[in-house]
Amino acid sequence: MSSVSAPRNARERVRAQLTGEILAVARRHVAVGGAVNLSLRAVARDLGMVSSALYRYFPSRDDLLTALIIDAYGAVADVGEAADRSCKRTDLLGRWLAVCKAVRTWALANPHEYALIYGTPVPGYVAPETTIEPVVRFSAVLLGILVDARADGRLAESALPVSRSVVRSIRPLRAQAPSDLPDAAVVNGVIGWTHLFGAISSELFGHRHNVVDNHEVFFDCEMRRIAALILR
Amino acid sequence: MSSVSAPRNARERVRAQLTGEILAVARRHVAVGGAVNLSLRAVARDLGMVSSALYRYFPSRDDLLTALIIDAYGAVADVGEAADRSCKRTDLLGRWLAVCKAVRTWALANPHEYALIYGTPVPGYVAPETTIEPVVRFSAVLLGILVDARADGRLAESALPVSRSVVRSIRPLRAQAPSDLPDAAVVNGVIGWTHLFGAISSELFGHRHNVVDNHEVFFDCEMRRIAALILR
DNA sequence: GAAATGTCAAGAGCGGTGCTCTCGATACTT
DNA sequence: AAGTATCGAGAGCACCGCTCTTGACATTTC
Repeated sequence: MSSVSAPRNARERVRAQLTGEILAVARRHVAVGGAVNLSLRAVARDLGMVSSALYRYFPSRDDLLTALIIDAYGAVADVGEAADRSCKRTDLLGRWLAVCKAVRTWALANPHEYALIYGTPVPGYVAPETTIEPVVRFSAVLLGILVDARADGRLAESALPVSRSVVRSIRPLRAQAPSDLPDAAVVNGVIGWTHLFGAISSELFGHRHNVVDNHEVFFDCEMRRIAALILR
Repeated sequence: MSSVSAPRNARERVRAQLTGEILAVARRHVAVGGAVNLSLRAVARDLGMVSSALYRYFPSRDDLLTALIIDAYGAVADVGEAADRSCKRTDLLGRWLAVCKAVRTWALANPHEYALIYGTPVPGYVAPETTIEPVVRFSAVLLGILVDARADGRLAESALPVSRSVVRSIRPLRAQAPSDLPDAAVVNGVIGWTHLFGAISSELFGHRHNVVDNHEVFFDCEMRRIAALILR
């Protein structure tokens, strides 16, 4: 992990730089042709080196992809946090909509990187622990809105009570959420989070063809309706 | 298109049968290793023939995949229709939940085929017109619930009005839906449809790891809450 | 300062892929 | 029976991920 911290000598410095260049080229390739078309040999060609040399920096193609996946999760967390911060703390609906819009905008600008994390997972692939950090960073943004809503008494009181079995089913998230957040809010949070990425995937993967023709307008509408389920 | 109708001679009959066998083996391969690992050569090996012979039946790997994609859409439509029919017509919530549950059950049993249609689309790939038929068949199931709800006065009256721009944005679907179905119902229908596949994808693609541990219970809960947005 | 060590890019090569073309055998049509 | 269409098989192309070896170079150690 010393490659992350300051490189001590010339060798480590040039190694860190070349690693960065490989990642940059790989990211460009994924952006153009998607993860399926990411070829180590093509990346090597772009860098004017031979494919076998790449294995000094990434043990396998999957490891290179993993680095890009972590990047993508980080980018989502970044745009989410930025959008959240750009709003007045008390404007809960505004914060929610800003975060949704920011993620969608990022996804439209980087469709293949979005697909990298929210599309079909590679069959044998297991996400490394390293992805957890940016994922919880984004979920913290959504939880933050819920917590502030709770503090301001702005949580929607739901018509449907949350059964004990449902409460049990969200125990993993419950453990990470502030304990004074009502169960119903946590449930609604997962629903909102699900719908956010469901809507973006639906649009990006072409399932709204012949259904919606102004995606932005409809997206805003649906995220508002989901928000009404969560906030008041 | 004559291969679909009754084969006239021995040659066409054996061709139709071999085509079916290729599809069956390919389906098995996709079920095991996903679309990424579908190899024409491996399919040919399983059938005891040489890879080039397969090209007599499918012009390319993509065409073979397309056949599987159409199959998968058809399977979703089938289970959806069956679930819908198994309920009393007036039990609108029951019908909605049954359809949702049926699709999820099918997706869990056939994860790779689900991913084939709701996961990352192949970069250069464009879905052929042939997929439209099973897709509209499934959407007809959901629209049917909405239409019956309308007839029984059971559509939810939403707090949020549907703006003119939103009405315009759903024009493509509007054209296919019964004209007496209110705009808000059509909008809510798309939201429900989005959430259904968003929730299944979320679970199947591993995004509910460390979030939900009893997926079935939570799924039922969230689809009920979405239903409350649509029906009353 | 010289020797030992570590790191590097490059090359050859393995088994795999999708796909094309040619060739002979076979089945169907006329 | 002759002609035609279709078939499976085989060779071969360009690509892929990945491994192993080799020789050059930088760094560290003596």
